[in-house]
Amino acid sequence: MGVVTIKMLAKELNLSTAAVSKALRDSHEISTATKQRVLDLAASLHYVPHPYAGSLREKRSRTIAVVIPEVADSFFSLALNGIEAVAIEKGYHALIYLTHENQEREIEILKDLESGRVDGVIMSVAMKTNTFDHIKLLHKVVPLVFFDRVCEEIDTAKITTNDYECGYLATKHLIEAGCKKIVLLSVSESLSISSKRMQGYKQALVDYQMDETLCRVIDYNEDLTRNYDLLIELLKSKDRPDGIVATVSKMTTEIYLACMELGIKIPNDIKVVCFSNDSNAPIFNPSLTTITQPAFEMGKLAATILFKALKRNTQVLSDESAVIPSDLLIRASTTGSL
Amino acid sequence: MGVVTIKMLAKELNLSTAAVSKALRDSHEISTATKQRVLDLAASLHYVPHPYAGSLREKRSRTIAVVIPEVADSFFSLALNGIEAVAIEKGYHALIYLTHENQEREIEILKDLESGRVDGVIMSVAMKTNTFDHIKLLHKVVPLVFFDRVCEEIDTAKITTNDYECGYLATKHLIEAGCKKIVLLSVSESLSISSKRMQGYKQALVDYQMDETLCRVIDYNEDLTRNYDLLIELLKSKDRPDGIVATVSKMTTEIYLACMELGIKIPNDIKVVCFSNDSNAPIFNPSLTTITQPAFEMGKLAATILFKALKRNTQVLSDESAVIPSDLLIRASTTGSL
DNA sequence: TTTATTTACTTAATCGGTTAAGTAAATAGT
DNA sequence: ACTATTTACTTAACCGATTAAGTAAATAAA
Repeated sequence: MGVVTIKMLAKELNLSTAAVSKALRDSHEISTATKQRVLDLAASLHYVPHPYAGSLREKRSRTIAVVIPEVADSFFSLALNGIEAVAIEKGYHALIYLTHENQEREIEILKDLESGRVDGVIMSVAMKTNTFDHIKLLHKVVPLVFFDRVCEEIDTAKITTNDYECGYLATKHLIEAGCKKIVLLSVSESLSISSKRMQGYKQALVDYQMDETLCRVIDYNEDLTRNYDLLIELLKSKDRPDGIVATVSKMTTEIYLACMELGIKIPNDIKVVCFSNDSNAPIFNPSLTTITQPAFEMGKLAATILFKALKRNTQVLSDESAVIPSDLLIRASTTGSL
Repeated sequence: MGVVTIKMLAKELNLSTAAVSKALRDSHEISTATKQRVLDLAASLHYVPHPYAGSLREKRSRTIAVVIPEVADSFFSLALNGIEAVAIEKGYHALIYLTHENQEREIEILKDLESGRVDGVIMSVAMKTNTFDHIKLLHKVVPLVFFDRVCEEIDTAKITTNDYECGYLATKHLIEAGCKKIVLLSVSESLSISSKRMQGYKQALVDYQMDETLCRVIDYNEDLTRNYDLLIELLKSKDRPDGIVATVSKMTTEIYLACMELGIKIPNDIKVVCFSNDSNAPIFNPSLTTITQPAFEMGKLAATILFKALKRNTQVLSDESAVIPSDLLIRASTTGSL
């Protein structure tokens, strides 16, 4: 144990630390012979400059923070890959923070990030977050880019997908497949993507003159077993829905399992479309129709915009926001007539 | 933009930085009145101590690195959750590094980690890694714990699962289900888990007196389309296997899709068992029999052992290694007789 | 030869925090 | 009343690296 420092190199070579530092950075102030001696020793002792020393002096850490609800979720893990790909290319490091959809945790994390630990932050807001002071405070101090789950009130770049259209499209797709009683499974009203998807859903119901007394929105929450019970109850009720739009992919397993348990056939008895990035959707029983978000691209773009601002040493501009459309991938869970 | 420093607080309050620092740490050398003034100002300016300043002086960063092949993989994302849960509890931060199964990338990452950036490293070796000098060099400088994909040659704690037994068990399960021609889809011979799983497979073939000319090991690689072609070829061949043991979960989709394409029925024509942590295995078509690893627990234990060593300020000891068994979860993809 | 410039370094300050050591003033002890 | 101790600070060194400013010696120019 024990890391090699510039001081050790200097001592070993009878030089000042300044000379060693300059030699390593190939300064013209150092003779070729000395440079070689320094380089040789640095290589043989496997010297790596201490990043925090440099960060302190240069007032930048070459590190960004990625604050996301969860990694065990295809959307976020793909987005993370996109972010990471750009970070690597720019020589940056990525600190990952998981909020687990919890506001208190998110507050703690963002408070910590006010310290100067990172040069910039890319985040996707937790489902349970309904106040935004902690984000505003961070935004005063560090460049910030939102992706997917944004905070509308904060003036910065936001990378989103066309949530309203997708809510509309998913619903329209079910209507065209013959569904009359369409339920939207939603989460957190405070979340912008949730409300946009819901607005799209509602507009589709209106545009296609659906009987809205038969359609409703059901709020999903964090308690998984309660959600399952909720689903079972929903599927047992006499005006059982014949179509489900699930706004988060996490719900998929439970919907399928609940239907299996009750002997309800997808797509014959009920049709299901989920917002999901699960690459296994094609091999589900039945294969699942999804609204699939451009996760990797969204992460990549969010990171690109952040790094552009870091390079210019400016604020992240809200007019750099972008909307990358999602795809409706039609599979067996919504095909065949009812 | 601009972070609040202790110097600003000191200036504002007409105190030395030392006094402010001590007040913030509730030192007895500072009067109650002064402490209150400092605390009030710190709160109102939202002061957060700069972590790198402290790290430099205390020679510890309260940060660990997690080096894994991929996040978009249930096993690793769950393990990461386990690691993160412990890190949070201990007040540590986690830097995530993705090797993307690439040795060069892994070498670069580990070299960087020799800098003192982190206090400890938890890693799972990349598939393509076949030399270990870079890991040995890191291990000289920083406490290291392996999980799942370990490097046998390095004397440190290793958290694994019972790979040999699982390879054996999966194969035995197929044999008992009536399979005669069992193929093992494997990756990277240099990886310890791979070879252990394969050894278990081979031993099961011997113990149950299978005709080994009908069974074989096929090497999967990084090129996904080539793998798909390989599978199609395998499934079209005249002595087509009637059982597949897939040692990595990534293969699942392709196996299912290839079978669909060729009209081969699982489990009637071929039975499939995969090493997988995908929570959607129960809703696959057909539901997938899996060997499921205790991912979260493995991550949690790896982190616990690392933090124990950090606390004691000692080496991580290899006798703290542990093996947490996986489960065979039997589902439809291996049931029914052939 | 004398001065100017270049070469090849060293010294010292800095980043933001912590802490050992120093100090003046107030309080306590005898 | 006089020393001893406590209180409540300040000064200065340090962590590891970078860099502006300083410096001695060698070389070039006048």
